[in-house]
Amino acid sequence: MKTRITEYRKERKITQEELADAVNVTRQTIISLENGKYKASLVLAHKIAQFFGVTIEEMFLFDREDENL
Amino acid sequence: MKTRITEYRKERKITQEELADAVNVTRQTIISLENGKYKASLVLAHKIAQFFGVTIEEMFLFDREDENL
DNA sequence: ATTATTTGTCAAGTAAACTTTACATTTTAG
DNA sequence: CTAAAATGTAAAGTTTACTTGACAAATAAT
Repeated sequence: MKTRITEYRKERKITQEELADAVNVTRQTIISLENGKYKASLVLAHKIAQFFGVTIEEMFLFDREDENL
Repeated sequence: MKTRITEYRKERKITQEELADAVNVTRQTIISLENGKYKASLVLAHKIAQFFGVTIEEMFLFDREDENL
């Protein structure tokens, strides 16, 4: 699964810290999501998508590897 | 957060076990999701939505309480 | 009414999301 | 060039999604 978080974030010139604050998680969480260390929870995914005004499916790109959990 | 899993599942006359098999989790997981014991992961949410041919946002209804994680 | 199917509960365990703190590296600005 | 801001790394801890197994209750079918 890939995400467009970094892409959308830079487009809007928002720092990781600002995004973290906006969706109420730590900066570490954003870093880890952007660097593929782990996957967002459903609610966090929703909050990030909402923040950028897109759908979850538009922000998070699922692929064949996502057959597993 | 509410889900329409039960609703869509009954509409299609699919058992919890069949859905569980289809999205590759245990029956317990489906029961717990339907009964609000916990929230699906992003990938599971995607697989369930895909299975029913709808978007995540259509299957999982976020509300104000989802400000927290 | 009795059996089979479906749904639910309980509890203990594993895995992964998220936090916290502290520090190191990279990028941007003056 | 140098300082500040932004990004990254590491590690230990908490919480929660998900599993497994065994058994109980409700619904449907014969």
